[in-house]
Amino acid sequence: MSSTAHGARARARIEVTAAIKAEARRQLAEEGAAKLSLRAVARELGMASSALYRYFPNRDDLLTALIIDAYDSVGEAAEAARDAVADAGPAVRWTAVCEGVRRWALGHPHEYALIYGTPVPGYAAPDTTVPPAGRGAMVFVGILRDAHRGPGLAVPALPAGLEPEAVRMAADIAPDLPPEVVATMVAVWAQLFGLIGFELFGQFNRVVEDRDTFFRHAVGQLARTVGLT
Amino acid sequence: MSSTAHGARARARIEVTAAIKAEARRQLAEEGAAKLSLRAVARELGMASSALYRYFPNRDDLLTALIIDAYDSVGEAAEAARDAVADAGPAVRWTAVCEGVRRWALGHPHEYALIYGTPVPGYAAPDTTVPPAGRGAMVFVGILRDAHRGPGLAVPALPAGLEPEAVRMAADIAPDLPPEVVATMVAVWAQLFGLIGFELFGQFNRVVEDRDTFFRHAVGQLARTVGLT
DNA sequence: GTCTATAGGCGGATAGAC
DNA sequence: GTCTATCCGCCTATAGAC
Repeated sequence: MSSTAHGARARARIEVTAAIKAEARRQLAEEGAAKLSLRAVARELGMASSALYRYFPNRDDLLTALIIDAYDSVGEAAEAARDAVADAGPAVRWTAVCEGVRRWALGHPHEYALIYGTPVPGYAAPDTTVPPAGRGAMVFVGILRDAHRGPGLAVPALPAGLEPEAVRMAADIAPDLPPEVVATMVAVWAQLFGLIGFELFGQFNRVVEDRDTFFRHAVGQLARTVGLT
Repeated sequence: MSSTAHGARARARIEVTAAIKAEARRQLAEEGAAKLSLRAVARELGMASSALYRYFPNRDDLLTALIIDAYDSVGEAAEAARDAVADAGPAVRWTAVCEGVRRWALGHPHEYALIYGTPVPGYAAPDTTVPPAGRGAMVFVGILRDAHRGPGLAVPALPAGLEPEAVRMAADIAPDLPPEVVATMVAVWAQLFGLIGFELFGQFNRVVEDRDTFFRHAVGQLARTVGLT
């Protein structure tokens, strides 16, 4: 008898939680993560601020939920971009993923800022954010793995001093890939977000006009750096 | 008679202005730019909040002053890094500038965030910030110019579609350099801040350990991309 | 230029009724 | 789970005295 009641209650809880997150995301755009306010969310949702504490004990927990969602969202975008050209070679899949991440960022600028922008002062991300944070980069790993199995990957040279660090990184991230490839991939992954961040945060204003074309060029360079042709 | 009085008054004004900016910078570190508060600055300085309005009419003007200072600061760091190896070849000078920018960022994380991180919601940077913003990149331009005069620069290939945009960018930034070089330099400049931002904003936590070495490797790749050897 | 005082508004968080 | 009421702190910005 109470099982359906519990089911309904659980469903309602999920829906309200989703509504809170959606409104909070809307407010990210207007005021930024630093000023995310439970009270303002509650006001906009027509509920008492105290009621919100039943769903998120405090502001940081709400922030954590938004961060995890954002990482999952960009990870899904990367996976979808890869799958849309699943039959193509590694280089094509790789550039498609870069374009997909950029498209996601342009479409979700405030969620991008939440995860790749300035950290929120006073907020420390808990460990639960770590796995979703790696999801996007794992798409890169998969493509490089394919390329390495085939003939499509030129293993880049590595300065001698980086060898131990590269070995350590490879052991953590992709033990089946050459350390040189893993280390270079991590650097290129970071550089990709340099390009995206500059575009999104206004550094390209009055500098780069045709950004689609410019980005395609830059991504081609990154592909060559990582050993894909 | 009033000239010395005016001089003293002007000096005092400069000193108080500097104290306000210094305290505001300190608060950037604690609360972030979005929450920068004239009132808190005044409180910490032991003056009435209303007195502060004589120096900065509102929060945005204070923010603008801090932004311009930060751009000048990183620009000076880039110039100093270049001058410290003034007798070396372009490739060495170039990597020195990259290291110098990174060192500046690690030493001034909150000023870095102010100019290269998430834009402050509700704040629109006035045109007066544009010239200082370009100062750092101009150091790159100078080095590439030297390299191009000598034999030290391999002009990178450019996809046909980027040609018009590259020509436009070169006309704005460095008309005496090949458009291919200018377009690639802008991309590499952005990528440099991808590396620095990832390190500073925590994306390398649990991923990259020996960051000095890793950065040196990545910068070497960037040098090759831009055509320096 | 600096002060006090004030207007009008925001926020996080909790207690206790229903 | 939701509400009202409340505590206590924060903010921008201005008026008017000195």
